[in-house]
Amino acid sequence: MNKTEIIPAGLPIAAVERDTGLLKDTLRVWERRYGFPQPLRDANGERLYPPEQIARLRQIKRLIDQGMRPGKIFAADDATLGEWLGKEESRQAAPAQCAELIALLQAQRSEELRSALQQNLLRHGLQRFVVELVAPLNIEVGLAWLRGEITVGEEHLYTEQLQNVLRGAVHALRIPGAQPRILLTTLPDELHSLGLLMAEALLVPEGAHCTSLGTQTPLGDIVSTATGGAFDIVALSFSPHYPARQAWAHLAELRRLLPASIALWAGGRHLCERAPAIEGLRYLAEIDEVLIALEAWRAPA
Amino acid sequence: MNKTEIIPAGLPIAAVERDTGLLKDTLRVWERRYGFPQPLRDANGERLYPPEQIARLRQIKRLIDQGMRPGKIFAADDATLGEWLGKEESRQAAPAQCAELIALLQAQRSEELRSALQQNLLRHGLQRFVVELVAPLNIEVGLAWLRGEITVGEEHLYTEQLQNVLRGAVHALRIPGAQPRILLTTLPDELHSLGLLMAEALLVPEGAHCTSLGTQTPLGDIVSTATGGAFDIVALSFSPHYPARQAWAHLAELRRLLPASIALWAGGRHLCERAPAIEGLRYLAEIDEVLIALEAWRAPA
DNA sequence: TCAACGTTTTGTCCAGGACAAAATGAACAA
DNA sequence: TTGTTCATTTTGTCCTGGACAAAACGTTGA
Repeated sequence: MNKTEIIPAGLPIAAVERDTGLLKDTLRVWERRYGFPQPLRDANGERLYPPEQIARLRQIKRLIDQGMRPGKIFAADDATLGEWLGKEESRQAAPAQCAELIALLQAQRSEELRSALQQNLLRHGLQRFVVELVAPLNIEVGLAWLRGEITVGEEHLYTEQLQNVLRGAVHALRIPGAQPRILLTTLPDELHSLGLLMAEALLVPEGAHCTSLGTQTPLGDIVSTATGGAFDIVALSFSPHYPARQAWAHLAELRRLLPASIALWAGGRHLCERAPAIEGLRYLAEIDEVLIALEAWRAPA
Repeated sequence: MNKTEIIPAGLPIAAVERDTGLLKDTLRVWERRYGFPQPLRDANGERLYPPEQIARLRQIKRLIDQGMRPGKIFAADDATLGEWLGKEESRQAAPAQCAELIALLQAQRSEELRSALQQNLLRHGLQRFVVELVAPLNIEVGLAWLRGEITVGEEHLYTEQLQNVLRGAVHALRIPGAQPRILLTTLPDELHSLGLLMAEALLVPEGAHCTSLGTQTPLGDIVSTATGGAFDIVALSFSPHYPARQAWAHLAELRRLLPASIALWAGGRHLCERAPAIEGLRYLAEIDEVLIALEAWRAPA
């Protein structure tokens, strides 16, 4: 007597919130204002979102995270929307490894995923591992989510395993008393710690001393730790989700509060376009630019 | 020109949702029905929850997770409520180490936390580490959250670091071809993976072969993997949050689907009280009972 | 190029109603 | 006692449609 497997016409609103990261309130107000999404209704009048609409919501979410506004997105037709999204995909070909790793992720084989990452790390060394595998893999994982090939939970599993591997490697390479002294963290409302860890993984092998404050450090704490701890550089990481304008404002404030002797770096591709130039603030679009920045910092000294 | 630091009369509803894990809808309907919480209002008529009310909400959440119902909780006075909560606290004295580790957590010193855990692991060995430090520490971390001493984010940081350490240790100890073969996982809607990892950490040193499917495995997949992979035991983990009745129902179903030759274990203290006895299903109240269960499994063979 | 200012867009909050799923308790049978 | 069935209560989540502040935009003027 098997439970009859009901093929659902769609997912309820709570599931869509989990899948897309869009709040229920937002989903409802979009429906009211823009006429999309337009979910089916179950017998009780509750929304049921068909898979196609959820897929499109993921695309819209992605564009909004890139700074585009709903008004424009909803006004655009399918072709235009595809074009906007297409840019990212064609940036560069993903390494062959990526597909295998994502397959492991889809199968929830976390242990094998970890081993595979670890192996690649040992084969190529920490820095090449980060630049040549992890950076493109991050993009591929994001795209896989966009296509609905992996869930949010699996994405989370990925960052977790990757952090394990990176932390272990960074820890083993750490040298006490190295120079320069770099303070890594993120601002409040920014939870993404992966960027920090990747930067650390590139910097520590170059003989830099890195201290990570973790995520969500208030401005005041950054300033007091940086000055009190005799740091040479403060490096902040911003995920694509972080509103660029807010980032710029906070960075200007932070630059004002820090003594001029301490350098300030800001990582995050989306910050670099149309960014206001600030004296004594260096933007890093790609992860490997931290190495260039480090070299530049060392040159005059 | 410092930004004037406004001392807030309370937190907005979205912040309370993050802090307590109670949905905005739930907070509002409780206010309507039970008259609690009764937040202040800002100039715009929006709710502002004072810290005392948030503290009480945390307590209420804790009791609900333990299976108590809102009706009873809201009817009780302060003394009764404190009594209900007190039971847990007095269960046993926490190891001295705990306080230091929680202090590291509060300071967001994730790297030091990891090192401290790693050291303790090396000093006492994996099994004692899990039973004597991790298990009580988990409880202490939960209580610290209850007291508002650590945030949800910090709690998350804790599990992350702990998982790093445990995974590394388990990985190093793994022996191919060991017996018995144990399949570890959780049911859908259950995200807590820490219990699985702790069980694995106790079982692997005993020469068991453990495979973890991660969290949220559908019943059918558990059955097919267990039978197809020639497993001897299926072990499921349930966090306190998981509704006990649902767990029992699913376990009965799973027991029905699995061949009798495969043992079934269910870990989670709250499942054990008033649990329906099911032939061929073993409940594990405390983490260290997996060792007893393993011994018992081996005895007749 | 930049600053200032009015307008539009947009996410989140609110009230109060509704209902299904879960839990309880009562009645009854083994 | 133990277990089963069924009506009743409890409880979380969803609904509609309105409102508003903060953010983004675009225009003007230096």
